[in-house]
Amino acid sequence: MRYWLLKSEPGVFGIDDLAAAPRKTEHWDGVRNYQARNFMRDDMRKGDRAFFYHSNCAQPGIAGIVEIVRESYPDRTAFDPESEHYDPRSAPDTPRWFMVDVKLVRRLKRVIPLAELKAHDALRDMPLVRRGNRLSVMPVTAMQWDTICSME
DNA sequence: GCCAACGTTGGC
DNA sequence: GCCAACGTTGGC
Repeated sequence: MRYWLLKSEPGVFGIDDLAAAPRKTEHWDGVRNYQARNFMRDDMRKGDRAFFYHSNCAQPGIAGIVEIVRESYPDRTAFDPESEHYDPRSAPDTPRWFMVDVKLVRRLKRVIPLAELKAHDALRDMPLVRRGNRLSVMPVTAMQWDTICSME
């Protein structure tokens, strides 16, 4: 099993939204970055776990843990001209963008703030805490995972 | 709201 | 294939 971190803006889709979804499960759509897509499409497996990270908000940080419950399949929002994630270069027979389904495992007891993650020596190699990083789907090592869980 | 950092686009 | 211009991300 691998570990991941998924970023989302809580104003768009936050952990409260996932908690309120049927079976606490939702598709993770809208990824439009190739590196992030490749991680999701090629390396994510059912049963993997991921941190749910809140970005671009008042309290950026890790809010919860989710499980990958469906492996990658075409992101249908790319086919929909009405969607803000529409991409005319992606077609159903030659999909360019993919999504997975995630299920909420649990919220953390508190949102672990980005500032604390940045301050922790064991986490300095995480893309998340590196300057200018914009990757929205990234792998997390077992050691980083355990470190973060211990900060809860 | 600002702006640095980054990825993508498109002319050449 | 280069690289300047542009749009987006996301912390602060």
